[in-house]
Amino acid sequence: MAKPRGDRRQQIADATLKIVGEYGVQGTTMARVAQKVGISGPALYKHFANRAEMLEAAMDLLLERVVSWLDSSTNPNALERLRELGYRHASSMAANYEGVVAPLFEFAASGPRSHLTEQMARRQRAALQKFIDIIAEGQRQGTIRGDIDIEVAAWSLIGLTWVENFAMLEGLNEFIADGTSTRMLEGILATIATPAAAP
Amino acid sequence: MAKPRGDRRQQIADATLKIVGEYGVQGTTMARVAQKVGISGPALYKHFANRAEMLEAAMDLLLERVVSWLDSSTNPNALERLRELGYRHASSMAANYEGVVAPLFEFAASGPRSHLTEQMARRQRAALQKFIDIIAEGQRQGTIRGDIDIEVAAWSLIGLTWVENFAMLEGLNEFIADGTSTRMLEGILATIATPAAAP
Amino acid sequence: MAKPRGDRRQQIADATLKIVGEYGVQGTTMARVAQKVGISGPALYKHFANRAEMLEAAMDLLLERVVSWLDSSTNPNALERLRELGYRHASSMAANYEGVVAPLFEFAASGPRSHLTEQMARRQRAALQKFIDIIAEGQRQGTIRGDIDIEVAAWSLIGLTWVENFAMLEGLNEFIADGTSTRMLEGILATIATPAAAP
Amino acid sequence: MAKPRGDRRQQIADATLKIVGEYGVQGTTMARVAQKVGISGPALYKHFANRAEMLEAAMDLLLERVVSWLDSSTNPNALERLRELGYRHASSMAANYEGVVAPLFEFAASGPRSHLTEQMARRQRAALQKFIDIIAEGQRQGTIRGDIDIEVAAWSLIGLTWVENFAMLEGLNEFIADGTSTRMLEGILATIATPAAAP
DNA sequence: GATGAATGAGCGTTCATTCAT
DNA sequence: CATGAATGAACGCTCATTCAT
Repeated sequence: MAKPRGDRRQQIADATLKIVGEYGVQGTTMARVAQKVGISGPALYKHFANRAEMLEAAMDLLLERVVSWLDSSTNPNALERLRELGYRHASSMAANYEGVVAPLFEFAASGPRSHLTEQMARRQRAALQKFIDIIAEGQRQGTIRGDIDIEVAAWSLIGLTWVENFAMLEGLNEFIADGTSTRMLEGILATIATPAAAP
Repeated sequence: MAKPRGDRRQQIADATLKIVGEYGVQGTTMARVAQKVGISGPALYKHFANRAEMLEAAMDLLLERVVSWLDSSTNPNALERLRELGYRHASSMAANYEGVVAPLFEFAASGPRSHLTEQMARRQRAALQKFIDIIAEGQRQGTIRGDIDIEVAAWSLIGLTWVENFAMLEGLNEFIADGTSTRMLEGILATIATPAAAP
Repeated sequence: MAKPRGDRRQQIADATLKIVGEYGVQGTTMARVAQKVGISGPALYKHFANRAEMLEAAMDLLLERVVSWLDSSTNPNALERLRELGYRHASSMAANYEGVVAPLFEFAASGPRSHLTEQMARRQRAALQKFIDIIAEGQRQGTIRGDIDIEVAAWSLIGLTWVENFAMLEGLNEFIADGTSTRMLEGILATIATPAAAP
Repeated sequence: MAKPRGDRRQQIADATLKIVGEYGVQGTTMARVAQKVGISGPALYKHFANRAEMLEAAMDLLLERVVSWLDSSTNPNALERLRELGYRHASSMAANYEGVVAPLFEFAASGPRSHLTEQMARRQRAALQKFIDIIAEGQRQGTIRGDIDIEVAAWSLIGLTWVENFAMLEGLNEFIADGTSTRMLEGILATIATPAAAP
């Protein structure tokens, strides 16, 4: 009946993440997580010292997933890499709704009262830097124009993923379903691409 | 000493909104609201049937404020109206953080478990439509190009306000402070404006 | 169903005191007190901010009772006053077991981990001083010898009450029942009384 | 690495006793004892069937120590033996605070809800009898007067040790430090000694 | 002997809500 | 309109104890 230590921790962190997505950070009670895992409430304390540590583990898992998305494209062409990231985000959102999109927002909205926001901000900045690096790489490769406002471009792209998340969260599914978000992505890419890189 | 009925309701709704921004929807307890208003606990039930209705009133107040922002510009030139809206959003965010930005996000993130999300979505769609209407008006006026993807344009503009909100919420203040968001707004407007409309 | 404020507080403090005597400070749970009072657990929080304050009120009540015992004799003859106090203590112990003797010990034994011990010590010192004062008064009246060790006398008398309490607590009832404690009191008084004061 | 059985039991009992002195009987949790011993929780059940038996073993150890104090003087002169016991108690209290004085009180105050009180009472009666025997021996030796109230004398002496304990527990250290308790002991001994036994 | 995982009971406390005044 | 008293549900967490390894 007892699971090996590492497994349980991971399993609990995953369950926690889903509960956060479903009920918010404040609604993530020990009882709810325990029930999802299939163990009794106090059993959680064998794996985490307290609720805060459990939430932290859940967020680590979440950010790990975000990072793995950022690293998911290995296309040597930087411009294409941006495109792939954009498409991958849009297409994977539905599948990752429970485990990534929803909890991501809940953590972001959990407010400055929890220390979680700070860590979120740190990671967001890292993601932004990643986009900036890719754009710079594209400029060196000659597929991205050298005269663009790099920061505006990076914020446009990362902002797009936020807006996709936000739209989905609010049930404004037409944004993705109608292809609007895709056309928006292509619009941004068209603005920054060199004429040579255009299809 | 007793306030006229309408006033009290409004006062409670306002207090509720601030508490929502500060503590989240779930953290908005009757006790906290009551204390902020200066009355005592159960007295709230003289004005609202229950917590849900109180939250609803708070959200109505919030959306009313959003709408008043949408209607804040009366510039006859549609393109300029869009620009004004954008600038006004960026500049008023700091002042309206407690009363608009923060609670807006908290409501959005309050999840499908409350019925609040649906209403939020309805209003967001209305806002979107408003932008679409303004753009169409601009096209008739000849300041906005006729060949653009109207929906992409509207989503870009409304998405920008979301990203501004989100950035501020997460403490990524550089997005607004460094002028990145402003340049992004001008970039979007430049894309949709006719050559004639350019300065 | 709801009682006036002051009454309830007193009633709860009294119940708390009895529970302390019966189950110890640590065993004094909110649930037990609530059940004794006949209300539900959380209702206690309408009268006390938390468990600590409730215990403090109980101790105040206890010390008030001890003080009222110390002031119970008004005999102008100091020596007789000491005798009366001694007799009154022995005879009232059984009746006051639940409400005074038992909780007194539990508070004393509650250890330095609670702040209660300090307050107990302060009161004990006050009680000791009271005895010293009475003895000095007796010396002025000529009923108590001037050459005695006042502090030893005071500690002997107050110690006797402690020993009576302790004996009762441990079920060594013969100490009081057989008259041993009374003979011990008379022995102490005989040692300090002047020949003139002897019967 | 594994200790011989008896040792571990003794080691656990000793740890338990100290924890009792520090946190009270109710505060003596399996986890605390286990941590002090350096083993882990459930391992205690290899040595004791349950918490109650563990506490009983701790109390046995305590009473053993008390008895060894009672037998610590071998002076053939009974009066001197009483004096030595008294002095030894006062002087050893500080050193034995953790291991004897504090737990003794905690056990005594643990109330009739545990069966510990009864056993305590039995032992106290035995201690009392020991004092009575010594006094009787002194009477035969001619150092203690034959006309005294033996029980009052025995209770006075044993009561003094209780008061010393109590005073120390409550932080009324002046009782011992100022020599009051010593003078009180000498006073009692002076009352029961024959003129021939006086120095 | 000893451990890690697990459990049911219980604890102090908070919260939305009701009701008599 | 407003309050103080009260309640049932729930929450985060601790504890004695069991059990498979």
